[in-house]
Amino acid sequence: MTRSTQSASRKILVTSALPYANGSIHLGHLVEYIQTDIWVRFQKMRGHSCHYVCADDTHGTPVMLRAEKEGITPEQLIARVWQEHFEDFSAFHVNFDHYGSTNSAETREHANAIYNKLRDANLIEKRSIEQYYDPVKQMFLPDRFIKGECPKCHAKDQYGDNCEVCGAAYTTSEVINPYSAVSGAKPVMKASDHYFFKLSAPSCQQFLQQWTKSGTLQAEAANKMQEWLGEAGDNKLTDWDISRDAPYFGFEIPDAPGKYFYVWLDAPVGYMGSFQKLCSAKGINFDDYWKQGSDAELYHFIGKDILYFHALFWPAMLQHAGFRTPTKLFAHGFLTVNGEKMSKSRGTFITAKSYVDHIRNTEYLRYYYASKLNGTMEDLDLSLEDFVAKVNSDLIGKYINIASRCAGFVTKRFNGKLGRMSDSDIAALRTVKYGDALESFGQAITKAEANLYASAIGQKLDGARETIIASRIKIAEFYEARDYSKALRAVMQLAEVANTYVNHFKPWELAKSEKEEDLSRLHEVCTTALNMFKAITTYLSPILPVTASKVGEFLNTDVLTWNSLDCDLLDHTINEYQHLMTRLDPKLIAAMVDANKASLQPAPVPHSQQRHAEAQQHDTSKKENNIMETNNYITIDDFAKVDLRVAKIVNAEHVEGAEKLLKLTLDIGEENPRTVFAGIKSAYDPEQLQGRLTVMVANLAPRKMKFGMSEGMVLAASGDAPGLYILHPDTGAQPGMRIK
RNA sequence: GGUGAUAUAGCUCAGAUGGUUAGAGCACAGCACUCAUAACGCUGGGGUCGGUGGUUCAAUUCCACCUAUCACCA
Repeated sequence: MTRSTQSASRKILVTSALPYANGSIHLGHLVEYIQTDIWVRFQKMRGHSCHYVCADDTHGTPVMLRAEKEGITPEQLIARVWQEHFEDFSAFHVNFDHYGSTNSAETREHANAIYNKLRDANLIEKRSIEQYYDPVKQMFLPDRFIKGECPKCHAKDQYGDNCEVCGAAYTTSEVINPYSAVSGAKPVMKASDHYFFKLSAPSCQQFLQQWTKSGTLQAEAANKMQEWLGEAGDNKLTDWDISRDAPYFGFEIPDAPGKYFYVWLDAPVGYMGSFQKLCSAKGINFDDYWKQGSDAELYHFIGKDILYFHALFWPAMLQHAGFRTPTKLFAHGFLTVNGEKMSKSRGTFITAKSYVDHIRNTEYLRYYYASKLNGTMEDLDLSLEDFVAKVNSDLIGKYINIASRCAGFVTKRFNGKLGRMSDSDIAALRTVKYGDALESFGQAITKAEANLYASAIGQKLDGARETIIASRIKIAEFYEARDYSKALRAVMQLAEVANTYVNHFKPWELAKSEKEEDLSRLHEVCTTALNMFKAITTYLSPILPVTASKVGEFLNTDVLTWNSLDCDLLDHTINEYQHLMTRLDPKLIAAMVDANKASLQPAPVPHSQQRHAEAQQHDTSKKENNIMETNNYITIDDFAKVDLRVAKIVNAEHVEGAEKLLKLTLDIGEENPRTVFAGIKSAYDPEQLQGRLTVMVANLAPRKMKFGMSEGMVLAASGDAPGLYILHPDTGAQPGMRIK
């Protein structure tokens, strides 16, 4: 019995994390969806029952405020974003069985049901908490929507939970002179009842201690959890605040009018809601997959940034609401581009749409990501130069070329019909199809066969070569373990074997011969090579679904499943070859990067995969400052107090030990240049700053900082979108000029 | 500040429970080939395995410290 068929069909439910309905899909997101899609396609191809669901994550303050800003309803906003997301995913061939929305009746029902179960189990507690309230906007303000002066270093305009200048963490109540990032108003403390999920309850702690160590998490993730959970009995977990006060876009809590589920409560429930929709459409039994003790497998693909929610809150909710918990969580790392965070200034913050507009072929990216993915939480780097090289040499040069160099002969000389294979050809083909590991399930390529092939191509299959040659089993295991990079390494070895085979028998020479036996040999060689090509295509099909389907048309067969590796195309008519894939022109990459370059200056984007509300709040919390709504007018005299000067950055350097600061030396026409520490390290490399002009506040009281005296401040803009931008005067401005 | 991960050829990455000349693909050079949208084959150059100390008969592999990058500290 082969490994590939021994286990009866598995029942598998797979999810990818829900993208937040407040932003476009970009290359960072796509790592996860492509990773998941490849895995799902692999499972389906193996004959398992596998459902892949996802949805837009639609609730929360950021969506609410953004809709308001655009003058539309949240429902209108999320409908529009849903369409965009769906189109982006389709373009990258991410093939969801259902793509839904958390703002659905199904999700609401499940969220309510889970909440009710938790409440009945005494795991919900109502508690009054004091929180900042924006009297102008009439809403409670999440930490991130509070800004003010850092209690440690007294930097102005810091977020309510930590300081970007000194890195200190604190609570909003410690912030000096807080103001609302929404309206600019001074917030007031106000009490309100909140609902908590009692994670601190012994049953939760015990359950999570055990669950996180039970093999559901990657080793690295389990260690991380250990950090958060502490040792058994440590009780490090605190209760989780799951409610938010109106106004809030979300689901109202059933027995608590005016209170809404915090977006992170219903986001993972969206997995269930989306699946429920699929069940209704396809007649699948929902409970088969979600009831406690279900024999179905449940996998969540997520980014490492949202492990906390998926490894603690989510399983605890499920467990105590009487559902099954996930079989495994598959966390992946972040995407970097050219070794750095994606950056608008460098043009490496690339949206899915922009990629499609410029490059068109999305399988290139699928292939590249696959070649780098390995099933761990390590970050993945998209090196644009490497991307071009890999696509062109691996895919076109090595793989596509096999078909391209043989197809012509079949069409021209044999009327488009494949023939038979000799014994040594069969051995060679089997080497490509199965590799040496066939031995382990009894269909071994025998030594004799291997040697036949080896001598046929005039090479010895030494140990190294044998171990290099991949097998169906190994490739399947690599796919199963999400170690696509190893799978591809193996597959590309097969492509090399195929090319070596062709090269050895030189069909182009056979074609010139008048001899009948040479012609017949030509037929055999092309037949064999194209069957090798078919096998390799089969291995690649989870990664390259479109190409695989084109190959199917070319070879005039729709049999490209895992088990179809066993059947060869003999005496079989194929279609005329049309080029399956073209080389990737580096100019397209350059154009794409150019088009994505923000017109203004640097600003790496905070991490790409942050697709959920919590993280999104960080990005969007700066919000519009509706200054006009408040009465914060100043007079011209007030403004005149601020001495703004054009400053030339004569030097910029990293500050040892500081995470966010750069040390700037600024020339404003004075005898001695000023030293200013600026919290802009996240957005700028020191080298890029040197020699540039910017704007500084020259009469700001000097402040002693941990790293030295700061004699002013530079001005930088930040807004809705992530990023930080220092100011830059128009050409002609000279250092020292006053701005008024 | 604390914790963790990563640091191997020009590029992207493997790998070694410490032990003879550290690997692959790409890129590069030479040779060869011409079926293939110049693709394929062979050969070769190229690394003090981030730095400094330590343990050891022996370290790139273990330990300590340092540096850089990234993440987490809810």
